Amino acid sequence: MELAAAKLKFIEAWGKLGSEWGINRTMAQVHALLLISPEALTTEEIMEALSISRGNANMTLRDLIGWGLIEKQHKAGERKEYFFADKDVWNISRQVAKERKKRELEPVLKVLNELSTVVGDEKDPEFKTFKKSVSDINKLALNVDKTLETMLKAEESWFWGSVLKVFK
Amino acid sequence: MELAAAKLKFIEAWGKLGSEWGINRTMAQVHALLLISPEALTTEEIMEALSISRGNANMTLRDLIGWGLIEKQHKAGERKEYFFADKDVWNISRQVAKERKKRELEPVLKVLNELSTVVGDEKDPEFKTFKKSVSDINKLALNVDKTLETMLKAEESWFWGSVLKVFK
DNA sequence: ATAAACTTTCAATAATTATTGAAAGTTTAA
DNA sequence: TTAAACTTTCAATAATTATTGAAAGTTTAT
Repeated sequence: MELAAAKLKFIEAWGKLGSEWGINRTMAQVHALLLISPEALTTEEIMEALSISRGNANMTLRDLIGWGLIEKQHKAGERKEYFFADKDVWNISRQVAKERKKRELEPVLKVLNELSTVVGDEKDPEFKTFKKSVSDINKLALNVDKTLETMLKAEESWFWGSVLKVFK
Repeated sequence: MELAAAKLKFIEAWGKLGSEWGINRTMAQVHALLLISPEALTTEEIMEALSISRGNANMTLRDLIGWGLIEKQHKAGERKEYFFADKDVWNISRQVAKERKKRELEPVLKVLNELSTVVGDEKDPEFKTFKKSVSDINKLALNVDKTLETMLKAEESWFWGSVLKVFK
């Protein structure tokens, strides 16, 4: 396969995966583009490479910065802003985990906590089933939360290969 | 909090979480409803509880069966079909992991594999960066795949509490 | 056979989400 | 200052995704 075709395929696949996981397709594509680019790119170059508008490019780049996945760079003597992606897959994983934990897991934990204060008749099957399900999900969510916490604290990756030990 | 209010809140929260992770909001809500229901419910009851149409209920229930999260039940002497959700959180987790692995991870692994056959100039930074990123992501994806594989094989859950050991 | 009870389908429609593009805003150099 | 270079905003529009509801299909009992 040729490099040019491979790049397109990678960008497309990354965009599709993103959209399946609730991440804007264009955002995933811009990230993919920067991931395989050795140099930082300008907004113009990104617009051109992905055939997207200036407004879309600007908002998407801002979101990616908000996710901690890319950063702005400035070149001496130039007004233009350049964008560069961290290429370290471990950093990327941690960053995504960190953001989703904050944006999604924590709000859910809060709700589950409130729901565990529900009052009712201990003999009522409706009540018992509700409490049991909420409590079980709460336990799972707390475990996931603690695991992510540990993952975020890890400065380097023991990730490669060691994850397998979990279920031994 | 009252049980009725708590149920609504749980269904709403579950639906929101689902939609943030690329799962149809209604599907997540129907699953939530069945998760907290001690008895199997009919299509009519589900339509009524969530104010959704017959068509929507039917398709959503079919999808949930496709994800292996609920099953049909028949009661003696009745024509109606009843739907019941597995309440075991470990089973649910495994089932979701299994489906997403099959539907999303495996296709991505296939693409990454194809992309690793790219040919080009080893001195070209564009080529080098592409290969490095694809290769790193491939390694991560393979690890995730193997981890899920192990998780799926585990008959019971060592999950509770033990996940934390990964990053020790 | 037929009709009631129930389920499925799918074209039309609604709701949501993403994108555009031009105007407004900002920064820098002269 | 001012004007060119560049970035940001956001109302309008497009694209995508979800939902409806009525007709068609199926099964069962008689």
